[in-house]
Amino acid sequence: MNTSPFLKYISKYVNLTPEEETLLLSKIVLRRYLKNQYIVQQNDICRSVNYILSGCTKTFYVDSEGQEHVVMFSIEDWWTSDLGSFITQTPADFNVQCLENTQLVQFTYENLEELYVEIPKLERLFRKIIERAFVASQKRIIRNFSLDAKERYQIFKNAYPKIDQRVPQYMIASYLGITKEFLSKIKSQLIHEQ
Amino acid sequence: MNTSPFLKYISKYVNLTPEEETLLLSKIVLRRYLKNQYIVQQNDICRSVNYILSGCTKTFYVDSEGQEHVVMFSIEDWWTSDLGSFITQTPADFNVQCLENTQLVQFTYENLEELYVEIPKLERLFRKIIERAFVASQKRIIRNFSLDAKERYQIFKNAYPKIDQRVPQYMIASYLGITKEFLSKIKSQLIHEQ
DNA sequence: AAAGGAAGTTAAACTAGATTAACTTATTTA
DNA sequence: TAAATAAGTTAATCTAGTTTAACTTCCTTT
Repeated sequence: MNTSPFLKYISKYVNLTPEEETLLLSKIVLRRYLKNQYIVQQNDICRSVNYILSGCTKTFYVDSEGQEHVVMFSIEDWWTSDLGSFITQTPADFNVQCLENTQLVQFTYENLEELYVEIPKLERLFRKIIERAFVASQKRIIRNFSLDAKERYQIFKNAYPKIDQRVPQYMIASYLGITKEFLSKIKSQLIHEQ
Repeated sequence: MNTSPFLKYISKYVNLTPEEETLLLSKIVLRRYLKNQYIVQQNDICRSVNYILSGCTKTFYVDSEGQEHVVMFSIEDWWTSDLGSFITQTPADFNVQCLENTQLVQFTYENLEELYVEIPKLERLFRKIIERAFVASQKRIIRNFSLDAKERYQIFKNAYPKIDQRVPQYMIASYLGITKEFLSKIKSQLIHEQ
């Protein structure tokens, strides 16, 4: 597996010396998962944060009625985990499942804690990554309240055209907080509108 | 204004030396705002992140129809800002307004950037704070999709009884993503249920 | 203490989106 | 390549929550 996209990604946030890069690479695990395999399971303790080299995952929650709710999709050049479970090392609220065969760079809890001490710059890296994720999450909350389902779908489609094409429609409906039937209706409206 | 609750808060995440503490205090601004004053205004660039010593704020978004949507409330011992605007120094999506007279510890963008270099431990502090905020935000998205309005209100009331008591009901309705009329109905149902 | 506005309540009419169910179209797998 | 199963569509019926509007209660401010 080729780690260069990962190192390139890191270099957008912090500049590592060659020694730091070597140390970093010595503490990651490269791992392949098959389509449908779980990276994290609800109620297990999440042991890793994962950078995606290739593939696609969904993070979802199964509620008390057994209904699935998609929290997010992740593709190449982004991260996936149950961060709440990872940082507190307590049972996960979410499942993370591969929607395609997926190659990951994994940081285990212990290795990442060590890396933060050995390469303090990584604190900055992850601070910045999570800042952006938090901002995106806040904006999503607002969109969910201030826009109707059709507008939300159009924004999703424009923001993540790759995901819209790769992921089954019923999962996108779940991500948008609507039923698959209603997303189907929206799509046919959008076609007939023009 | 008394900064000791602030230093106590910091010490829950990182241990600062007396010199570091002095440096930190030299780079913050203590500031008072009156009820109804704005700390951040939509479309302005957000210049500070703010720790609340006393008081209460709401963060809200005004949509294209002029409707207000409350993103969050903040009280003592928590933070307020438009983080998206702050980290990118671009126009704010949100307003932050005081609901009571409020005392703040302010970090300006320039001072915080300097502090990150001078006291790298602060990278860790803010990484951890934002990790928790991100996790809470993700959980809120899921609650908004998987629970009905009554359940969401009950969770809010239990999680933030202080805010429920201090903040006008129509703002809480907006935070929950419902109308003030419907929250009023929910409250009367809850009273008559027992 | 009165007046005027802000906040909260109630109820009837309405609507975005859910539910149910029957159907069609893809995609697996045997 | 057929059968089975998963994914997507359509339409009728239903409901959680909105809208509108009239009313009440609570704060301010004078």
